[in-house]
Amino acid sequence: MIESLTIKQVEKISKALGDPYRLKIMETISKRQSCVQCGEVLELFDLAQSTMSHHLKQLVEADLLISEKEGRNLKFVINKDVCSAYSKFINNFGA
Amino acid sequence: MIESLTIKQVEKISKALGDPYRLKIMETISKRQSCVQCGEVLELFDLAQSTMSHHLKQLVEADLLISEKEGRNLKFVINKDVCSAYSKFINNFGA
DNA sequence: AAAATATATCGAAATATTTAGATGTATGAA
DNA sequence: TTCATACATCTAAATATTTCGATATATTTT
Repeated sequence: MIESLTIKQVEKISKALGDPYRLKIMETISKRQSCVQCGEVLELFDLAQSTMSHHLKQLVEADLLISEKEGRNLKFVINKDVCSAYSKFINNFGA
Repeated sequence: MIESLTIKQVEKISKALGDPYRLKIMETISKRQSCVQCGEVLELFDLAQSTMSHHLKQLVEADLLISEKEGRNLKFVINKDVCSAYSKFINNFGA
């Protein structure tokens, strides 16, 4: 449940969130409540498949998204624990 | 008190937080409770003055820090409202 | 007014990120 | 097993960021 992030992780998460496409990907997946498939996300943006793959990888490597293979598809879910831990870390700056 | 951030602002804030020096600057200022002078921050890092100035500017432009001139010095305070608003925005991804 | 101090801006090099196209890999369908 | 689909990786170009040194500006001190 509770996650404690290192400053390196916070840096990586911040970097992952510092791009308009990746923020919109997070919003999209967030709004769908459940999982979203990679291809489905791709359709919403005017980006090459390889570019989208790269963005998703960064979000996964920052632990903001959890990915799961389902046959030849990939599904994503928001990592709530990490969002919450990051959120707390940042909020602490103003505490 | 309550701030509502646009996605552009969230992007800018994330970018500002996506650098090890800037994160450490935030931590340093946060821990001092009160204001911190520019020169004081500079001493803590092995960076040129112009580089530090650039980093601080990015944090101020992202509204994470509030700066105040005092004679020939500059003081910084954490913008709590923005930290809180950003924190909430991100936490919402996992809501 | 001149010198010293604190910070900002400019210019340029080094480095990192973003992006797309081409190709590779794994899975499922025919 | 061959073909199609979904995604990943590689390469390279375009763009952005980081950094420093030099210089500029503003303020305080002498």
